[in-house]
Amino acid sequence: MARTPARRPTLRDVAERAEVSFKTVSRVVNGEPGVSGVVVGRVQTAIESLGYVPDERARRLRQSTSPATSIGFVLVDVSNPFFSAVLRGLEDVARARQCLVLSASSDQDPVRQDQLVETFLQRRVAGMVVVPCDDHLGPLTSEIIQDVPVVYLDCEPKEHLNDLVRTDHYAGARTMTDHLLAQGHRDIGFLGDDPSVFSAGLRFAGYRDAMHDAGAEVRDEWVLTGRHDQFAWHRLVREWLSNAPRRPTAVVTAQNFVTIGAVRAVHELGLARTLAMVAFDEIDLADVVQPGITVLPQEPRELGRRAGELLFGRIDGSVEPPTRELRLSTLVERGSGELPVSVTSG
Amino acid sequence: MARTPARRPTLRDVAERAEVSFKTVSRVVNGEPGVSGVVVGRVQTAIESLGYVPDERARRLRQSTSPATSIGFVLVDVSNPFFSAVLRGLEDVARARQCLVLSASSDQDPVRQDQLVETFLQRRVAGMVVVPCDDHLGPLTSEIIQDVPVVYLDCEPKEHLNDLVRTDHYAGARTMTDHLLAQGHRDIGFLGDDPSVFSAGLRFAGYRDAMHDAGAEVRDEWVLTGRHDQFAWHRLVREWLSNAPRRPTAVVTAQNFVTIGAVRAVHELGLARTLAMVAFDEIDLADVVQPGITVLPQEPRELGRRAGELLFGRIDGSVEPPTRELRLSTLVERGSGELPVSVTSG
DNA sequence: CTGAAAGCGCTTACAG
DNA sequence: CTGAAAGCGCTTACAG
Repeated sequence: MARTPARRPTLRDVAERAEVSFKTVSRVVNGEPGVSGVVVGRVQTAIESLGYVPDERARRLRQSTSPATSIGFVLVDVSNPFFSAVLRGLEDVARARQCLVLSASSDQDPVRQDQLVETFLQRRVAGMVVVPCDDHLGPLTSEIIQDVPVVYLDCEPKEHLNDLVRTDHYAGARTMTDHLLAQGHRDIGFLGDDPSVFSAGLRFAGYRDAMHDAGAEVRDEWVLTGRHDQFAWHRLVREWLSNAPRRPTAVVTAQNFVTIGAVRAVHELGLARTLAMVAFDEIDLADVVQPGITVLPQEPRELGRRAGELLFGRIDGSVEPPTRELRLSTLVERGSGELPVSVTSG
Repeated sequence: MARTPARRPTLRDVAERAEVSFKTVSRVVNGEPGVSGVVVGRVQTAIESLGYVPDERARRLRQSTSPATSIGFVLVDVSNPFFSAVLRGLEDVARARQCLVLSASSDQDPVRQDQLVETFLQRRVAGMVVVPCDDHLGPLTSEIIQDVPVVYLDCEPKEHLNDLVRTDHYAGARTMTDHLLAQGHRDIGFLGDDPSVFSAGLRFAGYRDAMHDAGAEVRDEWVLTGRHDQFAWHRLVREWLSNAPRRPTAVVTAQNFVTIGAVRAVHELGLARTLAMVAFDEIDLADVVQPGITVLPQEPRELGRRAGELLFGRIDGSVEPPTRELRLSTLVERGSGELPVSVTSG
């Protein structure tokens, strides 16, 4: 069973019904002056009875100097609360300018990322915010991006210059590791996303450098990385903690899904008061779990807002040198990061 | 400081560079046959050197019978993990059809919802998924929606018929309440979103009816509702539990933010093993908190997928009678919902 | 106050 | 295999 999709009414249909020229209808639709009250009324009646809705695409086609009507956002995965909060922040800024946000998930696939960038260009977005997977930038560095402004978020490609907003991943991870070192821990593990991902790489570097500077050893078997969801992390951490010939006394978890999986495993194994933990990203109920999880929160919504402000600055024509905005919140101590070195652990 | 936004290259620019007619360029861009290999190569070189990207809007303007290129999603708030997971499910389905999802948050404001519906119509989306705030439907019932298919998600307007996918809020809340009643609880409170919101209203009704059927009293002072974030819920529940002349022995929390705030308050006041709790929606770390939080999870990503499947079915021309798909997961018992009636509580 | 013409960047339908 | 014409639904620029 199928139905023929009816053609939507156009300016001409309305004009015919109202017995005026279609240019007059255009005037009424756009609230332009120079139409008598009687005619306005007649046109409006016709619009309503026909259910006329102007075609945005046709409208923008002829207009060259019109305000931005949509921006794009290439993120990693909307179902990750970090990114959905960023999206909300971006939406906040866009909404104030009557602008729509087109967003889609790359799943950290460079091919998909390229497709999305090109799709957004085809839609003629006024600009875009991109979370670049890695140093692969595809169309973002090529001729095709032209004068469409781009703001990088969360990740920062090596070679390419654009406005950038992100958390200071490196400093954050150092702070987290230093915090554990200050409690006397030397045997500190690291659990995080694949280091080939820019943000994850920096977080690992922060951990590693903090360890080196303190003269503490980074042992390969205490570094767990990869791209996993919270359930895979749970299994991974459980097996790791169960089978390790020697366990660290503390761990740094470098991302929200990692933390959720790790916390679950640690609690299952009854190690919650034995294995110290400091986590990147805020997590729901992190303060209710016993002990509370010490976290270095990010401010995702604020990141999204700032990215939006920078982007619209460019759209409005700013030619300032690229801004590089690194943000860092302060550590929230809740207990898990302040556990002393446990004798039973080593 | 400002810069003149450069005009993007068009088919004609490419044609000039490649020394062919613009129609030939169009053929190459669309991979149509009937162009000699030499010419194809020349055109492709010109496309790349100019950074030509076809204008999607212009393309669709003339095409009447082209596949869906975008669908709309009016949700309540992307930063709510429930909705962002739904969005991801919808994106999964849309992506397989090379289709973009335009989404925006209504914040449960009917005026904003109407604006979004109209904005999507202006963009000529092939269809949309809508979480209708309340019985206000605005353009959704009027002439202007025309033949643009709509699928309702999460909420279900009284009067208006469309495909619908949602959790069975009523049955879910009954199940939750019955579970507490089965443990011997009679004094059961309800904490939830404003009942004027469709889903919240149904959840309250499920609670109320379960109570009535069991001959248990619904006391006004044990019903807390309103539109709050998790922090406001935390304060509200803390004050309520602190000042209540008589506390219930159990509560039903009817939404994720409510639960997070309530759990925090309950733990702060040392009531976690005294006040039984069953919660709507899955929450991170709900299994790690002590006692674990008994929840009735939803399957947001699956809801999004199903909504997408129904929507594309309509877009493809289905004229079947509207589908009404209610889903219900089973209760996950973790401890908080299995606490016995506490003598210290009443 | 109102309208006829040209054009936005493309596709469709037709011609050579 | 290639191209000139007409048209998609609008806006701009000009005329009365």
